[in-house]
Amino acid sequence: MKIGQLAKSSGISSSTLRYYEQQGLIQASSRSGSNYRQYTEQDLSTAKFIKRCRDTGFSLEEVSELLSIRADKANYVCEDAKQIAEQKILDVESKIQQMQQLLNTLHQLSDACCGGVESAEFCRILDTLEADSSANKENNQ
Amino acid sequence: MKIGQLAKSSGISSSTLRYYEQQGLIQASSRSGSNYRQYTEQDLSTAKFIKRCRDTGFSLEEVSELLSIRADKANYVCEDAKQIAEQKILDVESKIQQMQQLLNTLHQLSDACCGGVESAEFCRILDTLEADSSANKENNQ
DNA sequence: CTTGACCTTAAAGTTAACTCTAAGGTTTAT
DNA sequence: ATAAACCTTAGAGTTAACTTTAAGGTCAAG
Repeated sequence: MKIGQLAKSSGISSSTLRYYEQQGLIQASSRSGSNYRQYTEQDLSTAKFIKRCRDTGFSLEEVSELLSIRADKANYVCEDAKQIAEQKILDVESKIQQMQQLLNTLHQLSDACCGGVESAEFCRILDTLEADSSANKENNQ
Repeated sequence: MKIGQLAKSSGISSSTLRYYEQQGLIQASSRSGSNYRQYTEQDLSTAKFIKRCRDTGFSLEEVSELLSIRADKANYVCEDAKQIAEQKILDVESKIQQMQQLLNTLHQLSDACCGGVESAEFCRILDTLEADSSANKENNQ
């Protein structure tokens, strides 16, 4: 099949597929006489695998690693694959924690304000964002 | 004070302060004879306000809005400020939900795999990422 | 035989929020 | 008087993962 068909079947756009090729994630099995990329059903499986990985939150770099393992299972062990997943879990957990922290701060901010049509002259949100007060939780990285 | 001093006092680097100026967030009150930016204590307050906003998760665009309100409180109401905070809360909550969803998927993935030094031949992670199976939660946007 | 839908490449644009570089001017301390 | 530590600008580079553009080649239908 040609790239447009692969795009439709895999849910990855043609230009993204070309980009992935450039990034070394997937190659066309061959080229037609007119230099069109030609893909096989196997390529479609690979494309779908990539799509799944992306939907699962893996970066292109991680997808690359997973593809390497997938392409040569005999020379890898479960540990290799699981390690990638676990690292990702740690990443996501850490991001969630950060965002939870942020959410707390935001709630404090919002809750402090009446939200009415009173002049913002004494708005607690603005006051809280002024640096003189305390309660700075250091959301830096 | 000069930009380096403001940078130290506010926790925003000099180049970032210049960038913020370019983005319309903060201006030097004046320029010295040698064209150096000169900042006042008021400017420092503004810089700290911006820092607080950023640490609280607001985008530069949102910070701009907050600065507008802050600069002209009489012509804004609490509602205006609170709206920004509440919108941000919704954004963050939505992102957290997405990440939680992702985390679930990742846990399923990880839990399915023994993680041992067995060949990856039958690794459940790879199997799960193959597109033929079900359980696709559509983590697309 | 031409229109429209496809395909090709290389390169630039997008987003956000910076950071860095180059090439130079100023200030301060010794 | 000279070196270090500051300051200036404009513009380019960074990151990730694409998307868009330009300029062109191919193919099937009517």
